[in-house]
Amino acid sequence: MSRKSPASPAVKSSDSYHHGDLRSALIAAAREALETMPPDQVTLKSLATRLGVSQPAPYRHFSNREALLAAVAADGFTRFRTALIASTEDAPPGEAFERSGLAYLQFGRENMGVYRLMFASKIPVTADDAALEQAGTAAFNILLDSVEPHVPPGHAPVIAIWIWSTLHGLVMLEAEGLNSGPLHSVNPADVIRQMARTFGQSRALS
Amino acid sequence: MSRKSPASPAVKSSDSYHHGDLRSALIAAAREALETMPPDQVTLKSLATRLGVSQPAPYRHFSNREALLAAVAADGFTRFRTALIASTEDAPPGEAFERSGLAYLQFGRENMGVYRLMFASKIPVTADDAALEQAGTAAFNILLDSVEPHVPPGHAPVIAIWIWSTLHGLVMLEAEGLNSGPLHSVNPADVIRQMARTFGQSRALS
DNA sequence: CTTCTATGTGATAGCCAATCACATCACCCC
DNA sequence: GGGGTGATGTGATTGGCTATCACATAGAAG
Repeated sequence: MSRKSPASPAVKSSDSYHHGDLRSALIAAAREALETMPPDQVTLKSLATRLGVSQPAPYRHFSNREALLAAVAADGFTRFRTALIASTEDAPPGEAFERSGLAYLQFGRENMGVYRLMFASKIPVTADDAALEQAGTAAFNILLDSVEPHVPPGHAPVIAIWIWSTLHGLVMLEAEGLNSGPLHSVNPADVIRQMARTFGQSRALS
Repeated sequence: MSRKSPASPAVKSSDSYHHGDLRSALIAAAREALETMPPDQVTLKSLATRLGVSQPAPYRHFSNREALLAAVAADGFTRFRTALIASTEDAPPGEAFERSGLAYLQFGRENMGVYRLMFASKIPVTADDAALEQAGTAAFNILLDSVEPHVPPGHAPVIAIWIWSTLHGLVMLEAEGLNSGPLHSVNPADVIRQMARTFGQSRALS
């Protein structure tokens, strides 16, 4: 058991002295780890050990711990955007809004560790991952475009931020376990459906 | 300068070998530090040094770092609840909702470090700070009571969660600097006012 | 075959959390 | 008001993690 057997659970692609693709493996392992343990326990050392390499190895691919997490977040934004786009792909126009909202919620539920990293951890956006912020903006624009036709002219930005805040708040509150408190009887998806219904009635938006 | 002079900026209440009230001083110092630096830089060591005591001293009052942060969060919930109550104290009934919403936003802005700690850090609620969760629930109930009269029977929980999510989302998104992105042209307070207007028209809530 | 470069390793320094035995003081009781 | 007793603070130490060395290895290029 002390040897890395072929049955090892780690994401190791080969047994050679040089790990096949350590960079991708680190991102994948970090993403996985973030879903199952508190973020401060996702250490470079533990990831390295888990992948069967030595502690300094990750530093060949990321200048520090934060850089790895930024890469995980950037990857998350890409997958997030993809999920949102896919959710409205073959939807009837009237349902696109609700579907993208539910897709948002689902992504948050299934990727909480990464989601928190993306939005709630204040990663300093360094030069080369301006792509990160760009991806976030792009994801937002999908929602914005889907509401613009339904609201009075000029109201779109405020309503869009309202929606964005609602979705973000729902995901975060659910993730932080407040559903064990006052939320416990409410299904977040019902909130999204209520919101879709409300914004479906244009006169609701004075 | 190597001696702790009377002009020391720290929150030290006396020069005696025993610090007057280290427990409170630690909470206050931590709260202050959380507003000006990333949470992982708020170390017990740095707080101890700042207060002019040695590293192990804090452990006389908190079993570990997490316990101190939990105390800061609990204190935050108390102040939060107070702020929300005060905001509606002498408000015309029709404006209570909007005022408490704006008070929520203001508290978030002025106490971001602590706010994040309260809601976005998954502090394990240990036995003796069930008070923490209770305080959170109490704060929520204030908002819930303020909407119940305005919505159709049975809709209150979903609407309340919607509102709570909106406020939480607004505070978090603003804090994470997304206002440099798509939010930049929108004042979060306008979102709250829009929300108040929308919920003021009961028929908006099918 | 030799060299060049990317990638991984062992050793090490520094920071922080946490625990130990020990020191110091505040309070209380006689 | 002197001596005990418990709460609070200290110095020394251990262990884990980040990060940086110089060095080793192997795959590719000449």
